[in-house]
Amino acid sequence: MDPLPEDGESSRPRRRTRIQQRNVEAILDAALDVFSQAGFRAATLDAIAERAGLSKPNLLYYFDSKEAIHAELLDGLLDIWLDPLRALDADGDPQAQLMGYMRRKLDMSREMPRESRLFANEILQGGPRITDTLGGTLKALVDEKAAIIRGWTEAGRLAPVDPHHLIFSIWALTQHYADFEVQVRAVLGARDPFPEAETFLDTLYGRLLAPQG
Amino acid sequence: MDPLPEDGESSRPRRRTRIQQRNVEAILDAALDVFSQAGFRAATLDAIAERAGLSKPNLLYYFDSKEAIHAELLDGLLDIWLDPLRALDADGDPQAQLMGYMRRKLDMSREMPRESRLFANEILQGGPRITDTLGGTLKALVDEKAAIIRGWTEAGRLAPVDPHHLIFSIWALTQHYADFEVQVRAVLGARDPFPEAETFLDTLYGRLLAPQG
DNA sequence: TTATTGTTTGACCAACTGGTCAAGATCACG
DNA sequence: CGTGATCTTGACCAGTTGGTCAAACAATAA
Repeated sequence: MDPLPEDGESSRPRRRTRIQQRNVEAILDAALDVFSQAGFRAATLDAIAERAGLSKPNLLYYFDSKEAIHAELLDGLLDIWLDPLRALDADGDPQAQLMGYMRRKLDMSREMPRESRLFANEILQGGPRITDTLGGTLKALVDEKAAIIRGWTEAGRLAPVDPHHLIFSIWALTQHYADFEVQVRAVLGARDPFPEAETFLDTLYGRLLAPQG
Repeated sequence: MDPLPEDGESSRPRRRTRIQQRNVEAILDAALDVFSQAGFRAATLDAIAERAGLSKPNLLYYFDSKEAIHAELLDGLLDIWLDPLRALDADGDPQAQLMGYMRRKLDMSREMPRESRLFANEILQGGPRITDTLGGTLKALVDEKAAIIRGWTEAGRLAPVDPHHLIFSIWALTQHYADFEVQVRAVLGARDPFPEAETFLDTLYGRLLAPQG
């Protein structure tokens, strides 16, 4: 019998038994490991199954297909991933808001590097499974927040900057520490990148954003 | 007969016939397409062969294995990739040197996005085929240039910044426009990212690096 | 207990993948 | 031209991969 019968009405992911709860969680966690390190195509169900401590047919009892696992991961993540940007508040202090956004993104890179790499892999490969979201939800959100930033600049509360590229820069700089962690650590040796990164980014955005010259 | 007999003595890649010249080039170009978009494991010899206009056995007449093609690409690229950083000159004007480095990296993202993605894929997947280089050549080069930058700062010719993270920031910001091109373009719509990016990065590093406050 | 539902697995399959090989086609040069 | 070297390919192979299925096993409610 179908274990997770795509509940047509309610969108609650009601998990029926505690066995399902446990196994679905284990699968998604293992899949995050594997997909984020290998990308969709190079990831194998065998690898996910092994890491989850289940047999491959057992995986496919809980999820229809490899695609379905990947899709559930991406869906669940897109929301979390954009939350910090959603929190950018037009009524707050411009510099504090942007510094806070940057710091939250850096925190996510430190605490959720697998998620960061999952997205990076997806985008690198042309984002075939999220192009809709990119041109839809994401673009809308970025445009909205860019307008807020432009407002701040025009009010003289922020140094003049291209708002879109300011946002890109925050993505690039913070996610770099997760996506290119291997490289960063190889260059830094034993040093922990993150405290240094936070100091550096504070300086960088402090100097970039302070109004006046 | 072996087409490219690993010339033991001379390190010149002397290609004997023009057929070899043409086909090896076609293979490497096709392989760059495929590897940069899919990553090593997900790339297939069939895909490379098709794009190169050759049969799969014919590919393997010119290269011993899939690994060999990938290795030749990475080898050839690592040099080119680090050239802009090598060019950073201790005797030049600090700001001009760093701005020049940043612009050259941005140019490379615009003109060699496939190469950028090839590296990104490799690093994202843990860099199994270049860990030696990362902790060796790369770390040495970065440490050397970081020392130069520190010297400039201590001489008061540059605003105080962590040199390593300054270099990371240049990598992250410039390569972002190649590696995450799909996302950037989805958000910007029809606009061409690169001219805007150059202006933005000029502003950003101008404000970050200018000595004094 | 028993009937029902939920869970797990070994055996299996077709498609794909990297790679081999021997035979044939083509080229360069005396 | 002829001959040896270079180039190309169809057929093939073993290992991997996503996915199926029927049968066995476990949990649970009546």
